[in-house]
Amino acid sequence: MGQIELTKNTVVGLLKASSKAEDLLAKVLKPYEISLQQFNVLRILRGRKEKPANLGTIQKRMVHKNSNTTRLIDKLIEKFLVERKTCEENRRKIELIITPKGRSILSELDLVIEIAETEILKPLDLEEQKSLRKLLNKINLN
Amino acid sequence: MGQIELTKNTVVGLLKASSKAEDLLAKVLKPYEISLQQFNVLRILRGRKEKPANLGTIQKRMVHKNSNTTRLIDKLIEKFLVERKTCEENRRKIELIITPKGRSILSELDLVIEIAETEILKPLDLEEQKSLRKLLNKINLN
DNA sequence: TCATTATATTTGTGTATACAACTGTTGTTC
DNA sequence: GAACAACAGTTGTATACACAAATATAATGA
Repeated sequence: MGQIELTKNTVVGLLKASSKAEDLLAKVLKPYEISLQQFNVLRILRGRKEKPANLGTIQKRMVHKNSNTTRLIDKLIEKFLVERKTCEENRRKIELIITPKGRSILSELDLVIEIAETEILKPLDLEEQKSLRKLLNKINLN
Repeated sequence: MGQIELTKNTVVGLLKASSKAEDLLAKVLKPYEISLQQFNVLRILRGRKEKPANLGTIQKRMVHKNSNTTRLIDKLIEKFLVERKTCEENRRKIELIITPKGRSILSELDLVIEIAETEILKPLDLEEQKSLRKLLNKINLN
């Protein structure tokens, strides 16, 4: 197989594996009525401990850069999982913080997500997972 | 780092790499007003030479299983890139075939897609690409 | 200081996706 | 061969996403 075909197959393989993973993750989150994107935002907010995050910070860390973060967070606020207030030092910014209810639900979700993630990578042994992570990181840092 | 964190990081890395790839691919297709999904359907149809494909066949090969294939193909028909007729042997089925115009546009797209795919995998050398493809295939076959 | 530019977020609008319900056709069973 | 189930696509509808334009605030500079 030529270089071009290798590249094509690898990229298609990447898209397929990711699509499969997203489908499974979305499926296990469904009963909680939380989307994968919403889950990721909650995880980002929890990762900041008590320190609030603004929109830009979250967008930078999000998997899908192009989603509409304002409205995504509106949904989390409606469910009382996140709080928003304007930043007093710089009134253009907002401060987002995960609520106790958000933390509580997130800790439930951690379990089902962990199971799903393990399921996705089940065909790979430990060394293969390390190798895959290394290769993906190279792509992502670029 | 523990096993759980490795798994988590690997899956997140997978989603991020794929999202990045999709963003770039969509960007190069944008000027042609063809979405990544539409492009993939065209590629699938071309791969079948003169033999028509039905909807189910296409859905099985599509990257994103959950998209609405009927309406996706409606868009391609509106642009005269694909033709649809009902299958006479089994009138529940349809037969889809790529038009000469579809082939022509697709051969233009091949070039820009190839450049984008190469760009995505640029951080990896040949051996790393092979290794990545192998690991992704394991996940996809599962 | 007042106009200009840059930054941070929100909103408008068209398109795409997800999921379930529906239509039409074929296969099966009694 | 009529009733019922299975299959293949389509359509309705609510939600999500993409992209550009708009709003609001802060920083810069003549």
